[in-house]
Amino acid sequence: MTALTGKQVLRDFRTRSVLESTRRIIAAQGFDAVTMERVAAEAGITKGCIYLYFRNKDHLILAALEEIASEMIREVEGRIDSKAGPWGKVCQLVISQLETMERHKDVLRTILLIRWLLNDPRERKKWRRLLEYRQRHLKRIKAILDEGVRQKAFRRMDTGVAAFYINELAIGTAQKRMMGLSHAPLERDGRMLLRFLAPILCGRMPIWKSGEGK
Amino acid sequence: MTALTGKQVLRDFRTRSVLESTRRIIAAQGFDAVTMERVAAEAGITKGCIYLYFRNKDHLILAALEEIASEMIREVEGRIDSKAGPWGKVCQLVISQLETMERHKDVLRTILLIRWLLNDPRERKKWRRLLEYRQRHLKRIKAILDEGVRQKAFRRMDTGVAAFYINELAIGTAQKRMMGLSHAPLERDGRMLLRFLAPILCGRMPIWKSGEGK
Amino acid sequence: MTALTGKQVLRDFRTRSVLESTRRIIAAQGFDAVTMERVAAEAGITKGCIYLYFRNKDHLILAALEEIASEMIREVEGRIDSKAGPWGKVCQLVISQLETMERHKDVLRTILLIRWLLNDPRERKKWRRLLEYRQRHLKRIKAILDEGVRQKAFRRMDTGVAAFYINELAIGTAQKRMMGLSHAPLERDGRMLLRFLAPILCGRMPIWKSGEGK
Amino acid sequence: MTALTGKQVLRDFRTRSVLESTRRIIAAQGFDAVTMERVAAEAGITKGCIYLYFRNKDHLILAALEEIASEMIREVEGRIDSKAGPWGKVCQLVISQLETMERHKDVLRTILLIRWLLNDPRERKKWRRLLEYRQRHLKRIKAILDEGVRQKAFRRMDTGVAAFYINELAIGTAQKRMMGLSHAPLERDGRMLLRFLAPILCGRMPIWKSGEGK
DNA sequence: CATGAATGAGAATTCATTCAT
DNA sequence: AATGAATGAATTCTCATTCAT
Repeated sequence: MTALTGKQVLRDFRTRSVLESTRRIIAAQGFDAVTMERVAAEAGITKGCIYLYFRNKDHLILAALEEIASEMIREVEGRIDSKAGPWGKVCQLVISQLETMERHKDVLRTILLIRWLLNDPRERKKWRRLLEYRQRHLKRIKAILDEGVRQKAFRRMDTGVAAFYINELAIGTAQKRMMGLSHAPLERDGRMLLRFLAPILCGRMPIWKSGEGK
Repeated sequence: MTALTGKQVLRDFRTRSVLESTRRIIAAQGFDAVTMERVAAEAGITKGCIYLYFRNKDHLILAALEEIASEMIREVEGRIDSKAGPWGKVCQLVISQLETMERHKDVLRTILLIRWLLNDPRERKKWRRLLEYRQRHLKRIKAILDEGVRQKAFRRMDTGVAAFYINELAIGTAQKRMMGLSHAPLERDGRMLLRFLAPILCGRMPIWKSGEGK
Repeated sequence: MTALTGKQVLRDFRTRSVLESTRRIIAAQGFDAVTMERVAAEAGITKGCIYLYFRNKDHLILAALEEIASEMIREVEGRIDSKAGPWGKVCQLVISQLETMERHKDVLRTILLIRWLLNDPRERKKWRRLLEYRQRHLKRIKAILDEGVRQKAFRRMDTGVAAFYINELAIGTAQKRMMGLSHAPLERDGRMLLRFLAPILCGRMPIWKSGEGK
Repeated sequence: MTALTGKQVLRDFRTRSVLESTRRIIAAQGFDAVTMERVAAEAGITKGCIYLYFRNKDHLILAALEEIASEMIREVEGRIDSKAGPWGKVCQLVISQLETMERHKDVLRTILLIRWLLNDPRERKKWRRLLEYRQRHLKRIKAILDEGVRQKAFRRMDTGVAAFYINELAIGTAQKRMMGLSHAPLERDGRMLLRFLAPILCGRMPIWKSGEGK
């Protein structure tokens, strides 16, 4: 392991603290509230200083979004019990994705923003890298589905497409909640979503074991 | 029928042309590109003139969004054959929704933006009216599902929730295409979505009649 | 007497109604609220039409101010009983001036504005004509004072200067009231002013007859 | 005494120079000529920079007005010889007030503007603080009058009201001069005003000592 | 005569970015 | 490395004035 020089430590510290400030602002007041001024203030430094660590605002935002995205993936992955069966894994994944988005507003906001940004063809290149996180997440879902199909726990299907749909439904549900359009407890929304998915994946109602979809 | 005076005609023409300019900008470059200056230029008039037809930017945006939303609903509804069976209606609805969003970028962008706007609690009241279009659309889907359940074409289910999921999946699919993540023809994406939905709604693969989901 | 043609009648009617609207706005909300739009709306016509009767906004304002000023003078003069003694006339004049300014906010506002306008040397020429009303008013006061001096009711003094001071004090008093800095009834403020003036003019406390300074 | 850092010095310098620019514009062309653009140009900086020192235009104006008002009070107070008698103090006060207003056009303009602003009930709260300067000035005059009454140099009177009148007359006189309606030297106008006041305050012509009202 | 649509010249304010210290 | 003063371009909105109809 390489010892970090003082410079690197500082660099790291500043970078982190600026990114955290950015995320805090996004979570609290949305993207429009992110100004260099505010980020700096929140990080306890000055505007000019940010530019020592980020080329410009776009780069800062990109970095923040990447951090948020990767964190979400890490968090969701970490909640999947590798010893569970395929359906159990699907349940854990959906639930933990919902919970993560519920807990960290900036995560959901970011997912939506990323989509938004990618819809503008002129800007697409700039933000393309963010897609990788999405792809990684979709692959993870697909892997679970593939495993289920292999084990005959799930019916045969185009698992890539199904993974996409599952992700969409999870995000849609979280969004509905954020818009204040669902007053049910998160757990209930999660269970309804899983019940909706079950016949598609399993071809029948799965046997619910404790801890699966609560 | 009342003959319109020249004044009313002009008023109408301007209002329309400003709204169209707005929509064109939204479709081409997204919402952040909408400035009064640009809208005016696009409409071939001057900034000040816009204010003769819209109180301020918020009103302009709101009017544009409402127009887009109502247009989508009208267009989708118009494509549903009232004589078709429930599953046929679902197919028509999903397909025509996909097509509409594909054809009018501003429609999809608007749907996303509306969600975006509604995510900011401080602004929610301002844009709340836009939700009504969404609600109306969801009700329409629900009505079809209810009819299907009554006719035993569909299995019993929470039709309100199912309507929500169907809508989410349609939007998600359109969005994937807009992001350039699907290179399949629209028709194919539509069919895959319907095939995904079929087991849930019908409990089995439906018999596909010609013209239903192509 | 010349019969007025229809045109002249219309011209007169429009001019009056526009001026009245202007005054109403001044009285209600002050000068900053005077926009051509508002004046037109208040007069029941359109912006463009105003320009048929007034070259531009300055001319409109000037005309309105003149009307207001002349009206005040007429009103104040009308209240002076030509058979009263000099001190009685001073009392009537001061009181009726206070009352007029109290009743018509636009009058006082106008007096202040006129002063304001005349303080800007570049604009002075434009508004100079308004001074004539002031001068006429001062002359009237001076005439009363001169009469009093001739009749030995008042001590000898520079009546021109005294007239100026009396006018200043009346305006200052009205202004204090408008600023909400005096909660006494108007009559009381008037009497105090007169009591302040008495020793200067009369060299002693005058004998107050009924109806003089109330 | 604390040494100021370079930053504080600059901050102070800019604040001053912006305020001075504002005052210069007020003095030269009146309040309507005060635009952020013009102030900035006058101060040799850019619009945006002003906002580093003043939250917005209202704050800038308020600060300028306060500065002007307090400066006038300071200047007038400083000219009163505490060893002079009551009448002498009145003379000094009136004369130095006239001189100050004569020298600094913006002072007189400000006094008038303050009145103007306070006449609009909707804006009154915003500018109320400015009244305190006026009140302080009136109190000063009243104190002198009270002292004179106590010493039997002045006759008994409502000194609060008298203070108000004296102030009004001083302002009125200064204004007359600013409007170009008096061609006499300032000193002469001052003396006439004092002669007008004398019988009221003293009940007789005071003995003029050298240096009192010249 | 009268309209009222349209203009265009500002006005206030915000903010990403730069740069001398 | 860090500052934070300064910039300047952009943006929303207002209003007196003009002019074709």
